Amino acid sequence: MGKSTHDCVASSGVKKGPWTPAEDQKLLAFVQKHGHGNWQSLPQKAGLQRCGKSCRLRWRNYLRPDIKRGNFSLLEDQTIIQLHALLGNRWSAITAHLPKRTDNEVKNYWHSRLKKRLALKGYDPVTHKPKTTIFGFANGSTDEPKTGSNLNHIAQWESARLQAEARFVRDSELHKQAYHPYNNNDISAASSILLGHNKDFGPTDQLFGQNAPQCLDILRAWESILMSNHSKAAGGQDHVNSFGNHLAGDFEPPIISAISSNGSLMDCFFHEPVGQCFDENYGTSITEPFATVHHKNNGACLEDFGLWEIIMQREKKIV
DNA sequence: AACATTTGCAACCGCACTCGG
DNA sequence: CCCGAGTGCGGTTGCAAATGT
Repeated sequence: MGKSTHDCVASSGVKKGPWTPAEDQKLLAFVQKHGHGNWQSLPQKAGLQRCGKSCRLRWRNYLRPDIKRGNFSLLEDQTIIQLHALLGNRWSAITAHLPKRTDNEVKNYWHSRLKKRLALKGYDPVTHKPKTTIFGFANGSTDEPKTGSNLNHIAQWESARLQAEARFVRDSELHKQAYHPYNNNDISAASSILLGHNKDFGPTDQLFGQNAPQCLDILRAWESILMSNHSKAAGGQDHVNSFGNHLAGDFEPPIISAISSNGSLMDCFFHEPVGQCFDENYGTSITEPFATVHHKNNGACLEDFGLWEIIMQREKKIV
């Protein structure tokens, strides 16, 4: 398939390869003045010897004013690893959680750095699980092979994850149809707003009024839980890098429940074992499960984690 | 210093999807 | 329902810079 008639290869006289500063300036000036509108017709209007697709890509990945460039922070590293474990190579979805980063940049960063880092630590960058032999032993470790109950447990996790993801997709679609305050071309921005990342748009309550979608930023939620748990265990210290050391030995995915102020219970979904985060100080790695918390009755995600009381349970015992 | 190899990243390619006529 | 235009997205490529021999 494909639309080869719209590809740069089919157009005669179009320039390819790296963009010059003069070309950048032309594109930037045109978009700032007129907006991009139709990318196909833009090059001619802007006086560029490029195809529309190339212009769009250049704008999207380089010239947009709201792009952050430079080194990735530790938190961004963790976010990418965790989301990659949950979402796979869905770079646009991952980038929606990384304000001002482009999917191309995140993708490149994964392939050039993070993937290798995971491999060095003995984790499969695809599955995010320790590399195992056909007998189920982790390479170079003394871990026991997976028992029947372990496999069953993993199957339950995976089932719950798939349910949660399906619901998340469904809810996203419903919300998009119901509110559609954004251009369809800017799903990233929409996601950022829903997740409260984009300060430029103000609180979601202001944006949506009474109809605000309930959506939980799973990363923030999980960090909150880890913070809370770790603070109790480590005398209130909450340095992010110390999580790994604390949790590496005996960490088990907690069961999370969320209850509202009026006492209604949320359904809870988990994904285990997903993100591997590296403790730069101690060279250890930890496994962090994801929790996607949905309203028991309407399936909506929690929007503001701070509004809800989170109960941590481990082995069915509230801590 | 010269050459080979590796790395990082911008840009390209082509498939899939949405939407309007 | 079909088709074509336009766009989104993920995989891949190509090249300059960095590093190794």
